[in-house]
Amino acid sequence: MNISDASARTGVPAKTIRYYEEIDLVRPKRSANGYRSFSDADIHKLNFVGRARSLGFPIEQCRTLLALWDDEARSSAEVKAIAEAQLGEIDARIADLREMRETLAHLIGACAGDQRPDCPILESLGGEIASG
Amino acid sequence: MNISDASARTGVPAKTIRYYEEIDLVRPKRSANGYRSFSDADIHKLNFVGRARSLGFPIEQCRTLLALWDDEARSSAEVKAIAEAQLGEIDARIADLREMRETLAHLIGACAGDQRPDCPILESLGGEIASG
DNA sequence: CCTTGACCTTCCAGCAACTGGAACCCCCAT
DNA sequence: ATGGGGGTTCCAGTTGCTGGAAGGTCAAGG
Repeated sequence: MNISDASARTGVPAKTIRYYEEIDLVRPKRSANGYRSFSDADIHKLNFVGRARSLGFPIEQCRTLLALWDDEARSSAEVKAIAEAQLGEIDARIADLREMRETLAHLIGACAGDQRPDCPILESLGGEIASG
Repeated sequence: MNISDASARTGVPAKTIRYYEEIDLVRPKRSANGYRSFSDADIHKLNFVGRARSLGFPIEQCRTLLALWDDEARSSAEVKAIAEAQLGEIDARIADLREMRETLAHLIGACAGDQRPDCPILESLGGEIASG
């Protein structure tokens, strides 16, 4: 299977597949003409990585998860620990964003949004540190 | 005021201030010895950008907001529109993360996390597309 | 006067994870 | 042979910094 078929089957863009090969996430064979040739196992790996990425796992954790997937002697505890760490990352990012969101929503609510220049948003961004 | 004082006063790292100068966000004067010399207005700008960044505004929007801040003839509607766009971005990112979080939490809940290899997390990542 | 150390300067590299584009090869149909 | 739709490589750019090397500047101490 050539790269565009692999891409179609996995939803992973061809450019991204080449990148994954470059960083040794996948190792498709080559045909006589130099084209990449994807086996079912390669497709499976690409699907795996695509899904893991969509859950926000960084590449290095995808690599680790792939290795565990291949490892018949793994313990599910190892996998779970990685997933829990990732969940923690996501929760932290959500918390950050929520704080931003709240501040921003507050400022937006205070801004008239009309033709006048007075703007609590700019005042808050440019203001001195609250000094009574 | 030299760069380390400017950094201390604004909380923006010196490296970051140099970067901001490189991309023309700030334009501190230079002393005779070549050192950057920060005026109160420069400090103010750095504070502004620091706060805008902490609300997640990308650099280009910080630039626009700074220009509006300087523009006495601005309308608060312009500022509000930018802030609302940013709020939309944040909401979209939160929505993405929440979806990830939910899927991941579900998988984690289904995983025994013991010494056995059976793992719903890996099964979900590596599995075929649900086929009955 | 010389040294030490804390500043400051510039420039170059690298991070994450791709993405776009140029320049070129391959293969099949007409 | 020619046209089009594959494929290949390599280089550059994205966002927003961050680290580090090599070297200039300055104030204090001996």
